[in-house]
Amino acid sequence: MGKSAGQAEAHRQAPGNQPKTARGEATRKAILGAAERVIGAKGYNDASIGHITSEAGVAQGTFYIYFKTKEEVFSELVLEMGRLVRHTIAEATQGIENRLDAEKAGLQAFLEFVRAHPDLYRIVQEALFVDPNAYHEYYVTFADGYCSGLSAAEKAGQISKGDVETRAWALMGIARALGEQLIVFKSEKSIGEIVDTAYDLIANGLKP
Amino acid sequence: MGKSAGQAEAHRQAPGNQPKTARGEATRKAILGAAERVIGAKGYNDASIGHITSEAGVAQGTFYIYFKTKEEVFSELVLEMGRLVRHTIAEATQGIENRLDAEKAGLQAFLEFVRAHPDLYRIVQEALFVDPNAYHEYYVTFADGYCSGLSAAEKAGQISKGDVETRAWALMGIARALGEQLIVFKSEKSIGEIVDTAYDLIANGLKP
DNA sequence: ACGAAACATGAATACTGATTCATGTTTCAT
DNA sequence: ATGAAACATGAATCAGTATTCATGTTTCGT
Repeated sequence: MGKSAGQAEAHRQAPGNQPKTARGEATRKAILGAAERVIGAKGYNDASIGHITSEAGVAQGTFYIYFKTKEEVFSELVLEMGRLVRHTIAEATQGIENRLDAEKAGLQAFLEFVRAHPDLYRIVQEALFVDPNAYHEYYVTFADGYCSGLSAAEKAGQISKGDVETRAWALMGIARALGEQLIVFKSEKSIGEIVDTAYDLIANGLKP
Repeated sequence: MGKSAGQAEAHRQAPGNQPKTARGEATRKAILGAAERVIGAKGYNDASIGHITSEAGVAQGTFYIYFKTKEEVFSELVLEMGRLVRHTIAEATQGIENRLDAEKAGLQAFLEFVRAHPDLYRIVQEALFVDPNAYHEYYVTFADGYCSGLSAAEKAGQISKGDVETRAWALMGIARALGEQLIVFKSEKSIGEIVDTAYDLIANGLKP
């Protein structure tokens, strides 16, 4: 059966419509990119379909050729952010044996990513209210990976013992808060300084 | 001049209207409480004035006697959350000399608070999109207090040296993420367990 | 007891913006 | 070349809902 029959392949969503030609592909991408910029800047509710399509340079109706609803583009953006972040961090920590070193490199890569994609960051946050499922999946997927990594490191004796799940959430919280300080609160600090301080905290704690 | 002239007292907002009788006071409180529940449950945009007033048991127009706009109730809820959280934590850490002990007690108090007020927690998160100023003020006020505390502890030699601002954001991030795990992701863990694990991380870090 | 201020009502207003649709235009396999 | 499928258009539809307002009712100081 190979690729299976008909238009089927989807276990997850029912996409509005996948484009079938190069032109369609390009238009869909244009709309997605416009949605990222407009929703990131104005927020989900103030970003109208009209804004998005005019930013994309297409007519309003064109939107509905590729997306069933406004929520659907949004969900797709959240998924994209998830894939990109995981990919970025995986790449940055590739081949690093020591977990603590990986922790540092991963944090640095994450902060660089959010600085480069502030719109995507806000979109993920807003997903808690617009598409709770997508938000859930984003963080749970992330947390699962984190837990595995910590478990392995704990077994290898690279880090001390402790409940990995709580630790994973705490460490994700650090990364998220520092990213937010950077882009929402427009901190002037360099990423290098931030990472050094945070790494020291993560590795050694506050004890004198 | 004492209380100053006329209806003035406000340096900050221009409140829709302060009630002048006990009846008014009660009605305003009813609306505020209803807004907390309804907005917390449905989110800002899906929570209509009609929902809020019917939950409060008053007519729709009554809302506008006490609040100028829908945004105004929302902002007030964010302020309330800020005051309550700071008060709760201040109380819980009252008289604790050692900063690390205070850190632990504060985290525990915070988690208990968010478990008791999940609606308020969501409202603060949503403020990033509905009332960015309120969101900003909430976190900046918090961070400032945190920085002062850490600086004093550092000077007293209770904790190691390190950039207090980055540390403050990192620690706030831990608390926030663990609170979120608790109420958004409905973790089954007990607050005690969570606090123990997190405290160990904060005090000693991950190093074996 | 009484009148003015405060409080309460809920129907009417006014506007926004997501989604649909009837009608073209472009692409591409044959 | 040609017709069917894919793509594009933008005006019209349609529903929801924040806010206003004209009209009562209650409270409270005197």
